[in-house]
Amino acid sequence: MNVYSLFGERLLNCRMPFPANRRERHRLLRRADILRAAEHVFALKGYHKATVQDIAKEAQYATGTVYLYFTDKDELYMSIVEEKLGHLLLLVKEKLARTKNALEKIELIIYEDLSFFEENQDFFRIFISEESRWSAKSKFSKSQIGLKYKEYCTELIKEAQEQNLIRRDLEPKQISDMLGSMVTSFIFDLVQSNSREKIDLKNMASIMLDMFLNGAKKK
Amino acid sequence: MNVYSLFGERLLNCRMPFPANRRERHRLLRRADILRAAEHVFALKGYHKATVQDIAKEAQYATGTVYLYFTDKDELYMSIVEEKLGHLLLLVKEKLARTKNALEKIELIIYEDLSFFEENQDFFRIFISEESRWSAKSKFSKSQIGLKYKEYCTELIKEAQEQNLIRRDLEPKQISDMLGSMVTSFIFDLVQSNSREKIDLKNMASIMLDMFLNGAKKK
DNA sequence: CATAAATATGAACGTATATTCATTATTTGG
DNA sequence: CCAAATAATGAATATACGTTCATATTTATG
Repeated sequence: MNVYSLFGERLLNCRMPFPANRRERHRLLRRADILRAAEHVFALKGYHKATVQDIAKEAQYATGTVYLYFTDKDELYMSIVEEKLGHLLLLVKEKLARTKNALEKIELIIYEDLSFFEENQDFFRIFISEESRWSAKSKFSKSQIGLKYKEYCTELIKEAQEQNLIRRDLEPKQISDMLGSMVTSFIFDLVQSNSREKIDLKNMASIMLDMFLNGAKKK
Repeated sequence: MNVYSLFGERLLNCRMPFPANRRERHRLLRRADILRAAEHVFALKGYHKATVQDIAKEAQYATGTVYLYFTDKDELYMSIVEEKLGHLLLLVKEKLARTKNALEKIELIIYEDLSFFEENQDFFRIFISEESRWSAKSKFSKSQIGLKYKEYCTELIKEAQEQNLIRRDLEPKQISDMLGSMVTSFIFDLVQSNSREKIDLKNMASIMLDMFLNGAKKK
């Protein structure tokens, strides 16, 4: 699965106004082409070592062409992050709509995160390093949608607290950050150890939920 | 507290062979001077936007002088990481020697991490962004001592598992990474929210231990 | 098919900055 | 106090890379 190739589908699903003329549709396809290439190169080399020429070559375009679709390298970079996270957020909201139970929602979100990142390992490499570029103040302080996603998770925890399911001696944001970082660290392991054996994500999600809810202590 | 200023003390405490001649001692002091300045500038601007000139100016040396003490910018950077983490590792080993109880050790390590990073916020900013430079393969793949520190923590978890105190359905490394990332995410919050109110770290450490051992579920 | 509009090209430009090195200053030891 | 050794200097160099733009190619139109 790849967000850029799904772009068309998303348009067809009317989550976004469908471009009226063919020209605009073609434009979007070529944009997606470059995004795909950029994702690959960024993941391979990291933001700074990836040159715009590398990306253009990977996408089989000339250097200058990239600048017909993106104003600069930064915007190209952020576009990847926004599109991917936007897609994840959509996915998650869809799935979570199916249940009212707060704890079940949390398990679902763990599972969705795990599978999304398993299917988007390249992107994950980018995301990790983006997450931590906060020390250098760039003009794009942080992914807008990334923030939205975090807020959404925090909201879930808050609900669970209100339903008296989750401890209340910590702020929702703190708990949600901890959960998020637990999941992230696990995915990090997944991505680093390039073991080819498929992992049972459903099972893993339930173990992580258990760890999150009941802790690491042996009972 | 600052590792570079403590450098002398460490030498006096005979944790390292003491340089015989004054020349070498002076050399180390000036090296420490540059490290201190570099830490400050890196934390302020991030690795890439910090220029060697910035660092030299901050340390009140000429640009070229930096290169008399470090072979290049990368080595300068890694030296900071290695010295700081080396110091943390020493500290932690010292403190943990005082108890045999595995769970108490874990609480201590959480507490030591929290206070170390509270006292080294500048460094923490660097460390966070360094942690994730793994996607770009640099000649220094990763901090040697950082790895050692992680191994040490993993060893603790393994012990606790063997003593039947910690669940055994996850690898020691996975659990230790999760704990590490929980602590990290909390410190991240601390550093980001520049609230000036001092936090009760002892209390925080015990809450986090509780969260780690017993989970987030309301009992 | 011809012309115009839209796209694509990639060499060239400008900038930023890591690194070097010839020169100057400081320290050392006799 | 004076060479000789050591350290510091910072302007100059080299390189890398993001971005531009004059030119070429492709596509659309009538």
